[in-house]
Amino acid sequence: MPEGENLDPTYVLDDQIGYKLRLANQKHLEIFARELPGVTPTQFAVLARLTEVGQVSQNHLGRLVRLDGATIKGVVSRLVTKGLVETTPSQKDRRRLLISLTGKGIEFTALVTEKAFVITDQTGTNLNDAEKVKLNELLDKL
Amino acid sequence: MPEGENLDPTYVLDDQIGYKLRLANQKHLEIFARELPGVTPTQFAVLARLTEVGQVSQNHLGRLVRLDGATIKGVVSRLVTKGLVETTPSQKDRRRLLISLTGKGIEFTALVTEKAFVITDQTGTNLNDAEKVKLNELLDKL
DNA sequence: CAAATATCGTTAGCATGCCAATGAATATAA
DNA sequence: TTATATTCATTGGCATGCTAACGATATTTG
Repeated sequence: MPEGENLDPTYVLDDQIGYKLRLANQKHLEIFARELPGVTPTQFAVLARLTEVGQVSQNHLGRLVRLDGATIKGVVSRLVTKGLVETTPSQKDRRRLLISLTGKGIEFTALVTEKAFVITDQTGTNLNDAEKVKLNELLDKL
Repeated sequence: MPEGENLDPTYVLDDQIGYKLRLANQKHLEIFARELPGVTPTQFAVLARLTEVGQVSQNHLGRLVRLDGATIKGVVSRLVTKGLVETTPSQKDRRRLLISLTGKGIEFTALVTEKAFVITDQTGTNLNDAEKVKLNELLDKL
C-alpha cells in the first residue's frame, strides 16, 4: 500500500451529517408551511412553550426554545403583531418584559395543535414506527 | 377509560422531530463556526460541490446544493467577494452565468477539507460508530 | 416561422438566527 | 455601602433561505 493513501480521502458532500441535517430541516419546513401557513415553526414553538409554562420573561422564553435574545425578540414582536402574544413589564424587576399568550393566542394554539401533530407525522412518513423512535433517540443523543 | 381521552394528547415541543432537527442543526452550526471560521457551512457546501463537478451554471449549482436561485446568488456573490469563486457569462446560452473555483478557491478548499472531516466527526461525537451509521441512514431515508 | 412556454439570473421583501455593543437595572463582592 | 458583576432588553449588522415578480433569452408547439 503506497504511503499517504488515506491522507485526504475524498470529501463527499452528500455523506456529511451537516448537509443531511440541512436537507432534513428543509423538508420539515416545507411540510410545515404547507400544513400550517400563517405561522412559522419557530413561532409555533414559542406558542407551544408558552402553553406549557405560562408567563415568562422574554430572555427566559428564548432560553426555553433555544433562541438567543436578539432572535426571540423578533419572534415575539411578530407574534404580538398577530395578536397571539402580549408583553407586560415586570414590577419586581424593571429590566424584565413578561410574555404571555393572549386569549386569541390560547385559542389559536389549541386550534392548530392538531395540525402540528400531522406535521410531525408527515415529516417522518418515510420511516416506520421503530425507525421514528430510533431517529428521535439518536437526535436526542446528539 | 373515559371517552375522548385521547382526543388531544399533550403536545410536547421537545418531542417533535422538527424541533429536534433545529437543535441538531444548531449544534452543527456551532461546531462549524468554531472549527472553520471564515466560511459558512453553506459556502463550504458550494465549494465542495464545485470541487466535485467543476464549472456549472449558477442555477444548476443551486440545484446541486439544494438552494433556490435567489439564495445561491447571494452565496456565490459572497464567495466571489472572498476571491474563492469566479463567474463567466456563457457563450452558448446568454442567460447563463457559469460558476467555477478560482485558484485560490481550489487551494483553500483543499486546505480546509481536513477541518470539514473533523466537523462531521465532532458533530457525531456523542454517538458510537453504529449509531452514526444508523443516523445517516435514517436521515437519508427521511 | 410565429406564438406560447420555459428557463435563467436578478431584485425586493420577509423570517430565522447569530454576534457584538449598549444602557438600564439587579445582584454580588469588597 | 460602594464598587464590580451579571442580567435584561434592544439595536445594528450579517448570512441563510424562501416566495413572488421581472425582463431577457431559449425552447417548444402550433
